[in-house]
Amino acid sequence: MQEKNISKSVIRRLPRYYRFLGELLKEGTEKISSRALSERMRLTASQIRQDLNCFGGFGQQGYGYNVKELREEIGAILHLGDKRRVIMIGAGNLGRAIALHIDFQRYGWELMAVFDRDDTLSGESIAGVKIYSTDALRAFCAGNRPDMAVLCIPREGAEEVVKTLTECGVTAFWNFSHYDIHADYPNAAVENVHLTDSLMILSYLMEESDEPEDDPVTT
Amino acid sequence: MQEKNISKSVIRRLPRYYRFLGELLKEGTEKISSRALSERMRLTASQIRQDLNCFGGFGQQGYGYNVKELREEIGAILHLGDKRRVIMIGAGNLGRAIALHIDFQRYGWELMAVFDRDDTLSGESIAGVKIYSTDALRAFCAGNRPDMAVLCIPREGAEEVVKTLTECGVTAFWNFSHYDIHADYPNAAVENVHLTDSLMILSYLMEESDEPEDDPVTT
DNA sequence: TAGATTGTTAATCGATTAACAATC
DNA sequence: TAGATTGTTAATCGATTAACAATC
Repeated sequence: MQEKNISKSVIRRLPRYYRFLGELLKEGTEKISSRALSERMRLTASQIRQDLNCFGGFGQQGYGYNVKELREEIGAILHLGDKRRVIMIGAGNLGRAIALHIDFQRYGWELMAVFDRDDTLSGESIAGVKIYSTDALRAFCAGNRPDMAVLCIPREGAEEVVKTLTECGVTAFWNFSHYDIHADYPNAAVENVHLTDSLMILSYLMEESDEPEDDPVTT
Repeated sequence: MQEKNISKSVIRRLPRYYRFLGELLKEGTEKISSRALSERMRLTASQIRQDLNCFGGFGQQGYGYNVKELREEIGAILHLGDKRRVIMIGAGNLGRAIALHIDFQRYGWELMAVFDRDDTLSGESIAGVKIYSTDALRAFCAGNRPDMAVLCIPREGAEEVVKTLTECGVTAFWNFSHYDIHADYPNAAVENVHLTDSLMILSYLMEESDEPEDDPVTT
C-alpha cells in the first residue's frame, strides 16, 4: 500500500484544504490553528487534525500550523509539482473549454495534444495545442508516452477509447463522458466528472429547501 | 422535513441510478433485479434496495423492478420534469461550454439569459440565449424571476453575485467558481463543482496506483 | 405450489466527533 | 511557568452489508 491506506473521504478533502491555505497565504496569514481553519472551512477542528495526521505531524503544539509549509506538504501529497504528460480526447465545446479553462501548466503538467474524430479539425489549435485525428492516437502515444487523458467525448465512444489508451500506457483518466469507467482496469486512476448528475442533485436539493412538506410519495 | 430526511449519500447516487436505468431502457430491458443492477453498477444489491426503499417500495417480490417505471419514479424524486428558470453568470470559455453542452430543455428547464461583466458581449448569443450586461441583472430578475443560477465566474466576483442573486430570489446555485458558497444562505440549494479539486484528486490517485511503496513522508 | 426477489431489521464497518494527555 | 493547541485514543454516529421473513 501507499502511505497508510488513506481513506477516500480524506483524499477528497485535500484539494479543499490546499485551496483555503492558498487563500490564507494570499492574505498574508502565517500560521493558523485547526480551530480557526475549521471555522473558515465549516468543518470540525477534530476532523482537520485527524485528516492531516494521516500524513504526518505538520503542526506544532501551542502554535498551530504554518500556512505556507502546510500548503506545500499537501501539494506534495497530491503530487502537484510532478511532471505530467496530458492529452485530451474530444475537441467539442466541453473539450475546448476545459483546455482553455484549466491551467495545467500551473502544476507542471503539459497538455500535449488534442484528438478528435472529426478530421476537418486536424491542424487547428486550442490554447496553443494542436488537434490531431483520432487515427493518429496510437502512434502519438508510442512516441510521446502521455500518462493522463482528459475525455470530453460522448458516451458511445468512451469505452473503446479507454481500452485503446490503456493499451498505450495511459494510466489516468479525467472523464467527462457519460460513461462510467469502472474497475476493469485495476491500475487505472479515474475521476468521473458527471456534470449532469451534479445538476440533478441540485434539482433535488431545490425542492428540499423550499418544501417543508410531508411525504408526497405515499399516495 | 421532506420525504424522510434522506441522507446525502443516497441522494448522490440517484442520478447514477437514473442514468443506468436509461441505458437499460434503451437496450430494451423491461425488468431488472437488484442483483443484476448491482453487478452492472458495481455496488451491492443490498444498497440498491436500501436506497430505493427510502422513497417507497418500487419493486415486486419474486420479480424485481420495472425499468421504465423505476426510472420515472427516480426522475420524479429528482424533480426532473419541473419547469425551471435558469440564468447563467459568466460568458467565458466555461460558461459558453456549459450553455452549449448541457441540455437544460431535456428536463423542462429554460436557460433564459447569460450575464457578463464585459459589456462588449451584450447582444451576442450563446446557444440561442442572449447575453446581457451584469448591470441588467437585478432588473431582469425582477421581471423574470429565475430560480437557478449557473456561476461560471472567477472566485473574486462570486461572493457578491451570490448575495445579489439571493436578494433577487434565486434559490439554487450551480457553482463552477473557485469560491465555496457556504451555508450563509440557509435556504439556498448549492452544488459546488470544483473541477480543479477533481483534477488534484486524480493526481493523487495516479501516484497511488503505480506506487506500491512504503511511507515517503517519514523522513 | 416452489422459486425468486423484495422490503426491512439486525450486524458490521467506517468515518466523524469528543476528549485529553503530550508538548511547544 | 502558564496557555495554547496539537497528536492520538476512545466514543459516537452514520452508512453499508448481511440476513431473512414476507410475498409475488
